[in-house]
Amino acid sequence: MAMAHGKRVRLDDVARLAGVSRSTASRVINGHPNVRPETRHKVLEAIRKLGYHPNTLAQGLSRRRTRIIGLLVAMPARRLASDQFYPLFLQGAAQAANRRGYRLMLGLFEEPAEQEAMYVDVVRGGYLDGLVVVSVPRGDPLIPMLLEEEVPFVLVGRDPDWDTPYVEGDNYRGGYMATEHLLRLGYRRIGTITGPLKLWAATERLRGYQDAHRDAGLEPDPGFIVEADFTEIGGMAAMRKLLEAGPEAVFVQSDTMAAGALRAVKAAGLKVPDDIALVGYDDAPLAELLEPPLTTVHQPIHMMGYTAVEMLIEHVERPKPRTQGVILPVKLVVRRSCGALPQP
Amino acid sequence: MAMAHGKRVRLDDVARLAGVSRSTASRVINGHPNVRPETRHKVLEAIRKLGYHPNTLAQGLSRRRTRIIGLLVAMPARRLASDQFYPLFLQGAAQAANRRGYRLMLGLFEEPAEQEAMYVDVVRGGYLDGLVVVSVPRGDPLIPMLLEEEVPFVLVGRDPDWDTPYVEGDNYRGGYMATEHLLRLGYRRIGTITGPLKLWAATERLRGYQDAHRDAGLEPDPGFIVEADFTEIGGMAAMRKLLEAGPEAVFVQSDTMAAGALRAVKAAGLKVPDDIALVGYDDAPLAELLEPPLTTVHQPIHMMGYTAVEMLIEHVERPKPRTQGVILPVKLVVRRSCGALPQP
DNA sequence: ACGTCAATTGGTACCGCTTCCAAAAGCCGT
DNA sequence: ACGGCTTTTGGAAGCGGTACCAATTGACGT
Repeated sequence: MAMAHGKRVRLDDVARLAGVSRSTASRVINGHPNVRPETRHKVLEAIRKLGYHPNTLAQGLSRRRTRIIGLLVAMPARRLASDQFYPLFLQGAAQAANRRGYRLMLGLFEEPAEQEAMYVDVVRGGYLDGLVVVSVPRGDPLIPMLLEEEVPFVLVGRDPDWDTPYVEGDNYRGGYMATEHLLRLGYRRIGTITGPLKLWAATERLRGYQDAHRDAGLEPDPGFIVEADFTEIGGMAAMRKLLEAGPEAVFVQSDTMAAGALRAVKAAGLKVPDDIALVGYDDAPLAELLEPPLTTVHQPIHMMGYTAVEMLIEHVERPKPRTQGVILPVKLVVRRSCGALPQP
Repeated sequence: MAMAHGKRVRLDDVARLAGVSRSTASRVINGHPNVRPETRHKVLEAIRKLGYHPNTLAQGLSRRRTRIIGLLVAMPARRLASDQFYPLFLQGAAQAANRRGYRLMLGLFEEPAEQEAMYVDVVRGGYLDGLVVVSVPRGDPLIPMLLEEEVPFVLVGRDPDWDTPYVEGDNYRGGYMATEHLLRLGYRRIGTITGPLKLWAATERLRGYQDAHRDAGLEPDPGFIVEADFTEIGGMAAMRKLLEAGPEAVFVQSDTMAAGALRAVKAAGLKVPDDIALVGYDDAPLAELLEPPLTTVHQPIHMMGYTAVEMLIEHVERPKPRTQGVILPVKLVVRRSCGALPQP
């Protein structure tokens, strides 16, 4: 670390060189208004000469603000690995943080114990200004804890049991649109593979699926609904199960699961979309690469990351912005897997 | 933040309640040996009662160690988005950090200016114990800066111009194996699509490709070598160009580019592997999902992340461990795109 | 009981910066 | 030139810990 060599320059050094007190030097650094231009200039000059950079830790300690926000992600390893949600989300989050001069502390956890450790160390230990929490399952004790501690935080993916700031894609609409699209194409026996139903997003997409049926005058058949876990393997297993019910089309709640489902369909010697039409969710980069390319519901993942961080920063900086929730629009991207487009 | 409410409990509170001095309380917390068991117990009890957690910033300030390490990633947006390297790498890195009680600070940058800002704020500002730097191009000024500042760091992907600790997959072997495999299958006109040649990894894989040719008594044809950028789009463009040379097989330096290449081949009305065989690199989750599934060189990405962090921590904690570099083994995963396996 | 030495414990000076408060300086009008 | 105000500046008390050093306590040998 820079700390390693003793020659670190401190604020005192700057003050001395500029011939002012430390207080004044500090004022200049923090853009305090009441400093004579001439003085300010002297200090700035000293800073430049010395190559001074404030010690963030010390600043944080006395300001009680660090400009670091935590990104808390509890996610099973296998899911994180294959899901393409992540890179995009992180990129958006990082972009927002960079723009506003914040840093991102990453907390990726597989085991709750580890998460607990970070929670304690970081939240109670006080070096985060706030937290962005990704995909907490319903009923997770984290949320009441955060509320209790009055830690500013934003959820990515709402928890309907708590009234907190959140960002999410319009899951209900997404589920509805995907299903409606299949119905319009004339399919009637439409199955669905959902994510873990303890995630609100999954239940909302499912609700959209069901309502689309009802609005078309059909009653959704529970036998066509299979719960999986947002992984490729899970999608494959779910599709195998679903095949027994003989669907004409399947709405899969993530592209990753759809990839698995697609493999299961092929393994069964069937063709997509001829024998079974498929619609995915996310519009991950992968979707376009599958054979056939996957019709899917596009989520603005990058923007979700950006927005979450942006919202959090607002919450941290303003007293009470009360921008409770943001629901970002999704859209259907039609490719070949649903059978709407001519096959080559 | 927990800081938000005034009721934060400090070390003094603990000391008072336990009826000892702050020094003693501190000793207990840091597991210092010379504390009478009885005293230790009183302090522990007080800590528990008060729900005390040390303030990380304050600790960091006086210890001059934070147990935070930075993960610096400079990567064009389009590449980050589609590349599956990331989630896996992060996961490995996070796992290592969690296990050793370190935190990860994420620095994702698209623009050098932003990177510079983080560099300054974080490295000179002194709240990182060290840095893991991912995929710096050759000649990047970052490395000499880090060396100059004596910041402990580990490179993911070596820079041959500097003698620094690094972790990487065995790129030369990977390139060699992939090419050798194609040669063994009888292909002679073998093209290759490389990553940016300012990345050492790309030049090494290329060298492997060339040496495999030479060892087979063939002279590699420069007309069969096309440089791309590790993105899908780039791979597609490169393949279009390569098609003009009429290769029988192509070794592509990343699965993501291979996906693009595959699309280009299909768009040209050709079949993989019948008309053109393909071998990728990385063994990303995506590889298995392509049609046909991609033969590829498997890199232990998760372990690269894990190892990089582990090495860095060693460097930070031990005086001079001098574990310079680690090269992790790669292996060839044969699937259908190379034509070695029976097509279904 | 007393000296000696090791094990414990307390006191206090930092770590490097912010910020409140009071002192000093500058500006005006008369 | 002087009183009254507003700016600018400096001083010093934190922020919450760590760690060095000295003081206190306890154990043990004689």
